[in-house]
Parts: sequence; structure tokens; C-alpha cells
Amino acid sequence: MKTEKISELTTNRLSVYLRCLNELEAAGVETISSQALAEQFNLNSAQIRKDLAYFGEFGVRGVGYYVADLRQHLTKILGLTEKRRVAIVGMGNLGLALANYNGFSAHCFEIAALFDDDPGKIGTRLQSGLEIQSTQSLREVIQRENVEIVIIAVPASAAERVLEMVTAAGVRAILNFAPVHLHAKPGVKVKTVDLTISLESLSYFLANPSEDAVSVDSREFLRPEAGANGAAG
Amino acid sequence: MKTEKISELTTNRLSVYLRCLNELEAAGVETISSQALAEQFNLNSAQIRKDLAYFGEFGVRGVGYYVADLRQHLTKILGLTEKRRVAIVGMGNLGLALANYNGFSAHCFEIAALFDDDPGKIGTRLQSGLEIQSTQSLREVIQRENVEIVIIAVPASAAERVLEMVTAAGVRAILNFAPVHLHAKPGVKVKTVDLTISLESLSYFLANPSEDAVSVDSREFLRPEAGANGAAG
DNA sequence: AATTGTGAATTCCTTCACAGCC
DNA sequence: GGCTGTGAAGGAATTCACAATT
Repeated sequence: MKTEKISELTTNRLSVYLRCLNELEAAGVETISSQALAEQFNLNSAQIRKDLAYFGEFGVRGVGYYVADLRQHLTKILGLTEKRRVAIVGMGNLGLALANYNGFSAHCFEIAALFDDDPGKIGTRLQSGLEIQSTQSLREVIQRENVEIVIIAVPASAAERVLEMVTAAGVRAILNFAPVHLHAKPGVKVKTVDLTISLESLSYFLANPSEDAVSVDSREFLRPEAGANGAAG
Repeated sequence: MKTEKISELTTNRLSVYLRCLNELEAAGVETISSQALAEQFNLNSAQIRKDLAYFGEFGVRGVGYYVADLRQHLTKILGLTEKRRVAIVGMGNLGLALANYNGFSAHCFEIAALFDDDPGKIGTRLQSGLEIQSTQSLREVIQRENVEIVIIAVPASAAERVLEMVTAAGVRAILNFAPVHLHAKPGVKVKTVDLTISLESLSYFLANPSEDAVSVDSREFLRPEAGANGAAG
């Protein structure tokens, strides 16, 4: 167990391993080797062992990793032992879609509040029973509902202002869908999902026939460069 | 102008530069230095110059880059001179939200077809006028409509099958929202946007109080690791 | 025999620092 | 003087390869 700084690339991979372990456990598999795990994701087995070794010695030499055991360790490392409460700001198409998406609850995230500043939307109740509230009550509601993570789904022009409101309310973890670079305060983490960049990256790929037409799932969050020829998954 | 392999991190940053140049041009700014550009994104100015230098000598020493000129070069490099036709497979909440999202057309992407295999949805027409079609006609429609990019917005269990159909129809660029690792054939690029990983990454951040509470917009698609202690300085 | 955990080697990416040019 | 383009240096992430362990 080291105290080095853990790269975000490593923690992203831990998420992937955890998902796979959930499936393996459901399938009744008891142990898995780093090699077998690596083959599922086009990763190197040493990388998996290193990722895990940052947090402890979870494996058994000559055997591999006990699925149930490792699953539990990763769940704890990723802070997923208890539900985390999430609010969404911006109830346009995307915000609504996320609010109605059921996959979150299965993964320890619970939508606890919805905000918009359009008077025509405030007061509307979704299928889930949650009511859209005014952004004017954002601070109060976030604190009362113990919201830990906020999803920003407003237009780019409003995103920075929302970030300020949200951090002023004490939130330290933000998932931003607005296509803009946000300036976060120290101690606050902003993850931006930028669909324009993703699409333009595909456009670049189409425009520049790769000399060596290798491919793979290009998830740049698993490897610094996947894709191109790389992987990414 | 080199022939080295261009990293996906570089092309992602080109998208960011282009967006900024669009704003600068609209604001009537004529030239910009790598230093000024770098400050907007917490990047190093040498990195920007290097990114651009892979593709040519676009700058003028002592002056900087002419905004209109560089904008045009980047548009061409990213293959954005003509509209790219996009299809969406899976008309659940997310697929619908993406289909109704207007930001695409502004960025040279045009939704050309929508697919689902739920008979209750097939034949439905969206606001845009586009009709949801059966996945059984996927190949035919994709070829007739000259679709170059497909967005997969189906459940994880169906994603691999959809990928096969789509690549069989000749599509080489896929944006995948299903939380699963897809296995792409050579010459095919898959970019996966995985919300579960993003949220779990935030959960990890909350669960592991960073010793040095520095922060930054952690877009791992701009730097191998942003955030944590990343860019701040 | 099989597989982990890890130092060393490698590869890749970023930053420095300065020559070259406007 | 100011700024680009770039070789060299530095840093970070991945992979190799093997000792340690069951």
C-alpha cells in the first residue's frame, strides 16, 4: 500500500475492473487472473496488477484474485459503499434524459434534486416524482438534501455561473456537460464530458486515413492514447 | 509538417483551440499568441505551439497566430469543412435527447437517421421531422443517407450487436454511450463516453480527500492527467 | 506450475530554453 | 522586443521481465 499520488487513469480503470467483477460474480466465477481480466479490455496484465497494488495486496500468487473479495475492495476504494446524492442543474433535453435514466441508482448514485430557472418548468414533476425547483433555492436545497455531486446540463454561457453557485453551496464534485472550460476552485473537482470534442475527434479520424488502419475502442480515459491505432477502448 | 503519428490528446486539444478561435473571431480579435491561448485552458504555451506545428507553420514570429487563418486551418485539419452525417441507434431517453439537441448542426454534424427496434417507437416522427426507423433497415438507410458517424445509445447488452451491424454497413466512426467495452475491427474507431466511470471518478475523489487540495478542470482528454494537482499553476 | 508484485526499461507526453524570424 | 518553432530535458504512464509466493 503506497502513498503515491494515484493517477486518474488508474481510477478510471478501477471502475472498469469493478464493472467486470460484478458480472463475473453474478456469473458465479470465483477467481480471475490479471491476464484474463486484461484480455477483456485490451490492456496489459502488468498494468492491472500495478493499478491494484497501489491500494494493497489483493491477489494470491499462483491463483489470481478472488472475485468477491476484489469486488468489495474496489467498491470501498471508489467510495461506493453508500449511495451518493446527485443534483442536476438544467432541465433541457439532456438534463431530462439524465434525470429519467435508471442506470444511476443501480450504481450507487441517487438523483436527489432537479433545478432550472425557466418558470415554465419549475414545479413540473417527472415520472420519478421529483419536482423541478428554481435555481434560486439551489443552495438551500443542496444543503438540505445532502447533495454531494452536481451535474451541470445548462448551455455553455451559463455553466460558469452555475459552477460558482454550486461550489458556494459546498459541492466539491461536478460533472459538466457544457462544452466549455470551467475554472474550479481548489478542492473542487470538475469532470467535463464534451460531446463536441468527441465528435470532432471522430471527424479527424475520418479526414485522416490512418496509415496503419489498426483500431480499438478509443477510450482516452483508460489509456493516454487509445484509438488512432490505439485502443481506447 | 511532420508525418509522425498524432496523439489523440493533441487532436482533442485542437478542438478546444478551434472553439476558442471561433469566439475570438466573432469578437473581432485578429491575432492571438500561444501564451494568451494557453492561459485560457491552463495549458503550457509550448504545448500549443507543438500541437499546431505537427500540421504546418501557421504562426508569425513576433506576432502570433492570425485568428481567421488558424481557424480555417484547424477546421480543415479536423475535417469540418463539410457537414458530416450522423445516425443515432437507440431512441431511449438519451438517444431522444441527442436527437433533439441543436448544438450539433452548429458544429458541422447533421442528424440524418434514427433507429430503434421497439415497434412502438418505429414510425414516430420527432420535432425535427425525422422518423424513427427499424434497425432492420439500418444497413440500407445508412448507405442511402451516406451516414459516416453512428451514435450508439442502446443498453449495454445490445451495444456489441449494434456495433457489428453498423460496421457491416460500412461505418468507421462510432460514438458509444453504452457502458461497455466494445471490440472494434481494424480501421474502425470507437469512442466511448461512459457516465458511470465519470461519476465513479468523482466518487473516488470524494472518498479520498486529496492531500494537497488543489484542483482544476480535470478533462483527461486534454492532459493524461488533469486535476488532482494538475494544472493549477 | 501458475500467478502476483515490482524494479528496470521503455515509450509517450509535456515543459524548458533558445535559436530564428518578424 | 516579441513570439514562433523545435531540439533537448524532464516527467509520467506503460510494459517487460523476474524474483517471490502459494
